[in-house]
Amino acid sequence: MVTYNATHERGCSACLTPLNDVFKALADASRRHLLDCLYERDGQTLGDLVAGLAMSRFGVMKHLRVLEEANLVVTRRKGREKLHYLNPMPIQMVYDRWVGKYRRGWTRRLSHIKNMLEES
Amino acid sequence: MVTYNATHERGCSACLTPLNDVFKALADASRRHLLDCLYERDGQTLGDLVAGLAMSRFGVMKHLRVLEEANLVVTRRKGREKLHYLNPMPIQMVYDRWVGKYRRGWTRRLSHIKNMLEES
DNA sequence: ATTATATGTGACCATTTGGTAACATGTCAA
DNA sequence: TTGACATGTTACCAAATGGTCACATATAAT
Repeated sequence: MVTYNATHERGCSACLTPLNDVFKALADASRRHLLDCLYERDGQTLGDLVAGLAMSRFGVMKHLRVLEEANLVVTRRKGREKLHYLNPMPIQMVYDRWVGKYRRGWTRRLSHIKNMLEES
Repeated sequence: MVTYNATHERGCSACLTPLNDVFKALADASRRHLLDCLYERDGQTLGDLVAGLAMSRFGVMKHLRVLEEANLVVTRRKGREKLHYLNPMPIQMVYDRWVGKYRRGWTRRLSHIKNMLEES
């Protein structure tokens, strides 16, 4: 059942990825770790990434595919190797369309909660 | 299999929620919509929230439980009602420990990708 | 040409997720 | 105290997720 149409959370005009896909991609710790690896050193191959992750090669491949589909990773073939690069734009989108909004009301909402708790 | 120990992404000292739980909670569009509802009007009851969401009452309850466990929502009993309040702290944590890091390198990384693409 | 190495695919499995329906409990109000 | 209403629980189901293994294909190097 479609409980809520996420399309009003539009995709970023530049990266064209639905916000929902980005959130889902970021929901897994292994995938976040892969992004961290690329943050440390961009342009790693599949093999490079497998070496640091205690997971089967194919497991890593599937995670990388999810990241690619969310546009968080872009790739470039170089001979028989495939180089992976971090694309920070979807993360910027997550901030613009979501995190930032909640950060703005931050202190006001915190005191709101504080008052509410004291009241009870 | 534990492919990657997410504990080094420590929970926020103030809200005590593991970052991973927060990401997972945010990964579902219905849950983000619930947070949006509370952002619009804080302190809604379960019934209030069900009314605006085209999902069964119990479906909403389960989503709220996930949000509570991630500390994104805090509650307060008032007689037979349960009031739900948005807690922005875990979102702040997501920013501090994750999104902010990637935002900082933003422009540099973008040009990196641009160069990389032109090169091929 | 052959071999080694890197990425890609198909089939499969266990667990989690997102949802429903039916029933149980708790509390306010007449 | 009884009825109405709000939240909570138990049991169940389908589909998606996260992972494995074995095999296939493509490229580089000797």
